[in-house]
Amino acid sequence: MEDSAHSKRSVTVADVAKAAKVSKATAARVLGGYGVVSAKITDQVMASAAALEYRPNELARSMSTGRSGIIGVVVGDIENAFFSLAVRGISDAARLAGFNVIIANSGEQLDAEKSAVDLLIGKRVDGLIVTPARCDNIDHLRDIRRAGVPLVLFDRAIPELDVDAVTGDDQDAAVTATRYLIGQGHRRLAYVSAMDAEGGGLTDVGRISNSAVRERVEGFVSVLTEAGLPNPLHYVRLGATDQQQTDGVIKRLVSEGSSPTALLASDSLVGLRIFKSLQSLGLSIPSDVSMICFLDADWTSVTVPPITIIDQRVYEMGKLASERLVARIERTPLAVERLRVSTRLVVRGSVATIGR
Amino acid sequence: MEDSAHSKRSVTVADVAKAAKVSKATAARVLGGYGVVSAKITDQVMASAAALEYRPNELARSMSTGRSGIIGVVVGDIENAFFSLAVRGISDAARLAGFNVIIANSGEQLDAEKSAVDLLIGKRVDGLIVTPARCDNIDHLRDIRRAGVPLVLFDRAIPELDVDAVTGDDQDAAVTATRYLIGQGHRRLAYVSAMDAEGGGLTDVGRISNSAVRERVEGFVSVLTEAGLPNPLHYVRLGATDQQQTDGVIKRLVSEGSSPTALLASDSLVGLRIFKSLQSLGLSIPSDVSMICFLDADWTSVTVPPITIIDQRVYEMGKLASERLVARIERTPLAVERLRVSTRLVVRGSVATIGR
DNA sequence: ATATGTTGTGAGACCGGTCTCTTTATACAG
DNA sequence: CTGTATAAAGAGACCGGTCTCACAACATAT
Repeated sequence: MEDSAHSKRSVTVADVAKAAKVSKATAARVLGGYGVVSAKITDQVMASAAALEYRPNELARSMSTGRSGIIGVVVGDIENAFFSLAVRGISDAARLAGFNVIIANSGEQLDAEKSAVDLLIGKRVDGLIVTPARCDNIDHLRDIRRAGVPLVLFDRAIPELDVDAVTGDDQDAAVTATRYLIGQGHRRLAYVSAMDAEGGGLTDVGRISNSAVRERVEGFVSVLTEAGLPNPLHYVRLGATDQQQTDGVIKRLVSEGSSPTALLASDSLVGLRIFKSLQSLGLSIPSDVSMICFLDADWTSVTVPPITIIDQRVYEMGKLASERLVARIERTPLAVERLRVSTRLVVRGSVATIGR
Repeated sequence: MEDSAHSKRSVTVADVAKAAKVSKATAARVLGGYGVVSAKITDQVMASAAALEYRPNELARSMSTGRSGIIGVVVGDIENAFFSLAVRGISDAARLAGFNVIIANSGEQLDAEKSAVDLLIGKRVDGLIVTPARCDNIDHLRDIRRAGVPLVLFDRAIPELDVDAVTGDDQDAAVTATRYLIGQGHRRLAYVSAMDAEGGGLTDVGRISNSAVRERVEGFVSVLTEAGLPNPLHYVRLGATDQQQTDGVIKRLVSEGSSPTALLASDSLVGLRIFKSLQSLGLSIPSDVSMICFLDADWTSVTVPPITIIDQRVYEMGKLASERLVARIERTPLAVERLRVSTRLVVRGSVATIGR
């Protein structure tokens, strides 16, 4: 079974050149597809290259050209359907433009995000798409720009940072969903998110460090306020980070005196956990509690009842981010733009009509 | 807003060396963390590096060391929960060993897989994890070994190829599930997969080009045969590639004279489609049709009834593949091994007991 | 016939690191 | 006080491409 494997030195242009009896420069022209070479010599070189099984070393190529053809993507969690769909959109658009994609996971941890960014810049990616875990610690993002690497923020914008961003229309989505719930007669609504809770209750919306969540909460709160409903902030609950935490959050909510009749889940993972919590508490949807969930995750369409969701069109968001980044890589003097992908409410069966 | 951005040339060891008034070699020793340098000089260099915001160029580093610190992963479809979970396992283990991961999507297309492999080898990855779309066209996989790049196959093994592989224990899983169904009194069972159907009916199990699917079908068929049930191959249905195709497959199955009382779904995507098909046909689970689904996807636990599944422990599979690859990268003379991750049946509520 | 232009090829610098080899400085033994 | 071992720093080749520049051969213009 002695394959001719071993870790033999790989074939270089110089090897091909020698075999084809031409100079390294000429072989490089043929193999790199640049400059001018006669047809005869081209054939000669190609033949030798094929015979030797030449494979260009992209590393070396990148080093001299200064372009790697790679886009770096830093996401919160690939396992989350939101991100895997986004990554798909990003990759598809990137490939179409001739770029490849390196994905790094931050786990929504700031330090992991920082080191991922460092690493990707070290690899000399041509550009970066980052989902910033927090909006209040952005030195490393400033560094990216300082290093001259094009950057597009994804899902979350940072006003202080003058940089392209592609986000959902989060505030509008929350407003639409909340108005819908109120329109269905609900008066006590709660918003539940997986954001880390900084010591229990939320006192100041402005302190939410994730802009997407903040905007949604702002939208939620504004509608409640506009409808004259009391104490909206009280009904914003963070910290639904895993099933156990979520169980706690939901149990606390429903055991309160004026327990909410409808829940708004900040993402599909939280939504799933809430669904399970309600199930284990023996509460049925929508007769006991109504719910709306962000993201059209696959599970939302097969539950009983199917879940009313906010379709974020994540694939489009990813595609857009990629296209924007490529544009900035290829013709750099470009005005900073903040793109918002509009969302829509998909009414299914998880919201009850109350009162009438 | 004039950031000091521009696309300025990046800071190199030579720049740092000049600033610290030492030789390039010395600065490189400090910055690269190798060789011996006095404490005083080290401080000097570090200070200059910090002042100039030096970032090592990993490309250059890889070129001289011959190691990139990157593992390439070619998967069928990142959007598929199976792969996103696997990628998570792979990344986690890789990071632990000091490697990073580039992910490429093949979309289960052979030519996309080939070009992804080419690209990754070109980038001089230290090793590759590939989920081969087909087991009958493997020249490009041979090329990988020829190029001296360590390779681990994932999810699907290729007997002809003498190379490490990490797979689930597919045959055993199928046997277990099928026996369970028979034990529950089912006599007419069908296996449904998303594999491309090559012209309708399946005539020869050996011709299935995906080893994981083939093994499952083999397990399925062997149990039916052993139980003395007639014409097992008739009940293997391929081509459930999207919702519409699946609707067709299911409709055909249930409208047959001896329609199956239980379905085995080859993966969670197919399972979801089958679930929806049955729903739209007005058939209820498990009273009209029972089903078992491969992979513990999130949707399977929130349906009514919850779906009985085969837990493939995909995260472990990914982790194992990564660890195996790293081992092979770091100490190359290693016997070829084929690792199987055992599965287990998780009984929920989607299988009815018949007869008695 | 010489000047000018065009086309194809070769020589070698360069990208930014690593790493070997050589040189210089310092310590300790004889 | 000289000799040798040892530690620290410098010089420069090298990885495998790209790309500028020089040059040769031949065609066309004057």
